[in-house]
Amino acid sequence: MGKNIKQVEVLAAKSVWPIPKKFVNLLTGQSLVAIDRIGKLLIFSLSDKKNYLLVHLKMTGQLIYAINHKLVAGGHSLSAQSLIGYVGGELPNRSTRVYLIFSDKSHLFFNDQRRFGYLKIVDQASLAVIKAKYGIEPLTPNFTKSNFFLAIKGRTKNIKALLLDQSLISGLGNIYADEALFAAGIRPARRASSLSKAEIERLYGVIEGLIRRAIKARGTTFNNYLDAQGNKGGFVVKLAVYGRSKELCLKCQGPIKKIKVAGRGTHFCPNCQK
DNA sequence: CCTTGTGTTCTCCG
DNA sequence: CCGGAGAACACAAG
Repeated sequence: MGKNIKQVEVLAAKSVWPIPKKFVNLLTGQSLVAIDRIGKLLIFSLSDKKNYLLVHLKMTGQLIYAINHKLVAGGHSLSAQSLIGYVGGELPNRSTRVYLIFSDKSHLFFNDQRRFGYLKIVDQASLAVIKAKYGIEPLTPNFTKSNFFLAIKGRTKNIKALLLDQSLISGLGNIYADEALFAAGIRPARRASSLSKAEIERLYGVIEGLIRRAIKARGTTFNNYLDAQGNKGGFVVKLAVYGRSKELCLKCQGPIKKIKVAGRGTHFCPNCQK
């Protein structure tokens, strides 16, 4: 934080907004003064006190901070997860889409194998519009039981789609939606409007603990992901249903099923989840 | 063919 | 015809 951005290299035009020439002009000479987050969106405040650098990692995005091209920090430990991991080697590499060079010669690389993620520069007004689209978020003061009920009330879509809808509840992705529904004993395809008061309370009750444990375990990862301390993500070993199709349920020993709900791979226990 | 998060587009309903 | 909800599609690449 606070280091002057001497140079900005855009290797993939479509990974940035606005167009690379403007993007580079807006960023060069500035510094990143603070980092914030809403849902799965990272928000860096810029030193001009006017603009913000938004970073969305989507599925495979990573921010890698390097000094002398020696990796000192990698990936992210927020609610999203990385399907690829940084395993060392040359930077920039074939997955590098953008990188910043700071005045002290350190580098910040944005790597993104599948190019879904992006870096975007917006002003305060645009940021406010974007922030307004996010619903209540676990671990924040707004995530109260009554707000949770309000978010579900009157919704006819299935409960899994609702959990994934960032405008209602922000921060949950496909893995944690499945895990939360398992922990609460609710079938993913159930219409939200069919949930009893007790079921909604159970669901509310499990979400914060789930997110807390995930953060504590440094996120969910599948490969050789390294965090800022060089540790691997660990939550993957504690997943109860996600990725465990045909394996045995940890509660009842029955087989975990995999179906498609809301267009996404969905894992659940037909016996434990009603 | 599958995988994901989210923006866009389409369709339905009142 | 309008607005909202929700579903479907698009995107990228391994």
